Amino acid sequence: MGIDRRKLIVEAAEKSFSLFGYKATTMDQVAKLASVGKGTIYTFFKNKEELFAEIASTLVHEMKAEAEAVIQPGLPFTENVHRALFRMLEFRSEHLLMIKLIQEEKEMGTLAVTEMLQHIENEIIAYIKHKLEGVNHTILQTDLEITSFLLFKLYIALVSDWEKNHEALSSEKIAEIMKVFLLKRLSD
Amino acid sequence: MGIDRRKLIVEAAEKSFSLFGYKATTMDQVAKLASVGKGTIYTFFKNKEELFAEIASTLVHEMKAEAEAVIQPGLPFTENVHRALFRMLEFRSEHLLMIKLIQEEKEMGTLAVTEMLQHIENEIIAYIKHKLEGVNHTILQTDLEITSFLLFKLYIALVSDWEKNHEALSSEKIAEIMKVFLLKRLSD
DNA sequence: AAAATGACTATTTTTGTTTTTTGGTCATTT
DNA sequence: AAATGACCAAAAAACAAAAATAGTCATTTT
Repeated sequence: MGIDRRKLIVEAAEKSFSLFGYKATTMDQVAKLASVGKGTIYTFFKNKEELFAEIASTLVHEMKAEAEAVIQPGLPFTENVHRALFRMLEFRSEHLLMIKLIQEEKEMGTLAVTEMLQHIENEIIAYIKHKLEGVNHTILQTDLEITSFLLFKLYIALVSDWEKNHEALSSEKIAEIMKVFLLKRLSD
Repeated sequence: MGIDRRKLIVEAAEKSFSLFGYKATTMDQVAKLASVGKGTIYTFFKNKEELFAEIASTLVHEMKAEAEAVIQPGLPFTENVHRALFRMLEFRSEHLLMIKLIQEEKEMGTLAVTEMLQHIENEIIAYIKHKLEGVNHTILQTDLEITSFLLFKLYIALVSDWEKNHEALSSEKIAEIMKVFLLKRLSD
């Protein structure tokens, strides 16, 4: 078999989105970077947005994998929840594409980017919910949804928002705060 | 004594900022609305931003007054914290000026508005902190800061953010969630 | 004399127009 | 059958001209 053009395209796009953002990435550029004719891109993806969707989907998978990798069966449940969440937010602030997208959303408000970030957020919350599901059967479905949502918001607040006006909190401190919150939420 | 021109100006500005936002309010317009020469405005306020600051300051005072008004000495502490916070966020979503500023910040990203909203947020957090201070002496200063900050973020998440994708939560539900959080934070 | 004013100005913002860029197509080539 | 890049309509950027605006200050009013 010849070269995997689809893969070349996805890799080129990932690189370009990470480096220049969504708006500033042109299809011509992706084609050139992938050493592929522009038309070829459209044999694999309906349009720019679908190409973007594919890459974001990979990103979410990676993020979940990172979270899973950090969970250790021996540790207490709340500790694992913290480790997974913290790892995901770490990932969020390390991953070049994530950084670029968050910046583009803030500075230019590109619609496709806003929607994508919202989608990623929903995916993360759904993942948290899924993880919590198996553990405590007495909790109501609504409460599970709220709890997942709040956990995420709590973490964003502690990891990202707090930094804007204060010195960053240590992972341990965050774990401590979150343990109190989570324990109480899941045990009544 | 003659007419209080300063008051006329402040009232006109408040009305115009509420109706059209910061950017779209012109000094000529404020002067006309206040039936005052434009130069007169500058005898009371250094520039447009200071006029804005005065009005925002009044807003914060009103907001605190609303919070105070809803606190009842007989009720349990956590109940009062909830009532005060909930009232402030209600105020936030009822008060015309607040609504307009939040909208302007989102849609146009006017710098002066962003800064002002940040300032208001800080004031609210400081107020919460002040209220918590008297109650529990064993709590650390840092934790007090974090707790106030989190309380605010928690409320914004429950009252504003949640609504974007779900049906709004009742005041009672929010009170319940928050009680768990607050009780635990303040009692160890 | 003190307070108030609005014509004036330098700067910013908006508007209208032209040029360039870009996403997507499709007839041709590999 | 798969890949391509010249091509096109539509969007965005660049530019210029016109309009609007924050702030000043010489003149007028009290």
